[in-house]
Amino acid sequence: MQTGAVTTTRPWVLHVDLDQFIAAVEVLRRPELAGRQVVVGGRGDPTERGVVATASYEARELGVGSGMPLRTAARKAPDAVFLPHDREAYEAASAEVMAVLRGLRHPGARVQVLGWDEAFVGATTEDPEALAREIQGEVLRHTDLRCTVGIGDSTVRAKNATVFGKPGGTFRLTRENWLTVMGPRPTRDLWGVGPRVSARLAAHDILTVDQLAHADREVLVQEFGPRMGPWYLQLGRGEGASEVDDTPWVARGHSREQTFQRDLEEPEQVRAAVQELVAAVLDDVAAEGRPVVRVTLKVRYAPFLTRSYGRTIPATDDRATVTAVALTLAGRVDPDRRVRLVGVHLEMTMPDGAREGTTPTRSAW
DNA sequence: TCTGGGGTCCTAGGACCC
DNA sequence: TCTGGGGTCCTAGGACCC
Repeated sequence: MQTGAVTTTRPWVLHVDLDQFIAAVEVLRRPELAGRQVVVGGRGDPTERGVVATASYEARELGVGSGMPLRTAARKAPDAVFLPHDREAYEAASAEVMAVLRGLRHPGARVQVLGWDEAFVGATTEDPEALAREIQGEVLRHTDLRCTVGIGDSTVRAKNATVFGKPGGTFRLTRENWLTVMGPRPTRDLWGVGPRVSARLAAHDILTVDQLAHADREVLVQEFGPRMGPWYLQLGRGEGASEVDDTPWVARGHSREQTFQRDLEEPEQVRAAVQELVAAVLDDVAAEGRPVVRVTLKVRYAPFLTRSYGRTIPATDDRATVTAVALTLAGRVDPDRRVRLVGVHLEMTMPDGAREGTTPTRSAW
């Protein structure tokens, strides 16, 4: 047995999370925006339908948050600078950050990308905080972007640790301090528990992380099913993969959605929108070189009723076939309702050896 | 003035087959 | 005069994440 005086080398999971990523990228290319209220979202016009993707800390102080309608944000922060969402710019900045992480000289370091602005880094070390600070330094030096690093003995704990390190710091959550730190908190604070699930848990008198960690497995299985029930129990305990999975990610599908500034009233307009969207998604699919096996059409009728219409088809990479299926599905759109949003999703065949997603959180991206 | 756009996975129920 | 049981596929919907 080793005692506390002896340092031990063991595997750690680090969750690297860029601070206000999108707003930070915008400020980098427009330095005059530093320190100002910046809101990024939609086409950058706060009078249009659209929502906030990211707000700078200055704008957040006025109550602006992501997911909020742009018009609401404009009311709360009338002096804010509104910028359009620029996907390509964020993808480029993200690629630079991920390249820095992959270039870490730490032996055995592995990188699992979770999204534009976050990744798990797995490494064996006796001092994870030192490694975290090294990561922060390297990312800042190469990209001028700051990040927070959550440290854990599982992916779940590392991810949940990050919030306590914001902004720019580090925090460690392990089996030893998990229930001390997270136990008293509401289940909603867990990564993977949203408003619906926390409400269903509350109906069983499970309000806190501690109560979830000690909940009856059978009750959870009854409520959430054979997979999700045990998964929520694990979440409550902070358990999850202890290894970072760096298998290259393969997309399951691609989609495009469009919200109309004015609701569509004519079926012909819907057909035209579907045709345009399916062409765009087919371009993404063609870039992957894998055939389509399922076509799904999503429709939001005004005001907020969403319907989906889908069809599984024999694997094909023929654009005309896929387009025809999408237009057939468009024929099921209710002609008596106004249409606010149309989306087309194409699912592709999966190659052998692709990473298997086993939980919502692990496969988040 | 109400809620973007891009993803993933799970569940329930019906159809169908043996 | 009777409809069991298991398995798979398909579809729609729900939930969550960034």
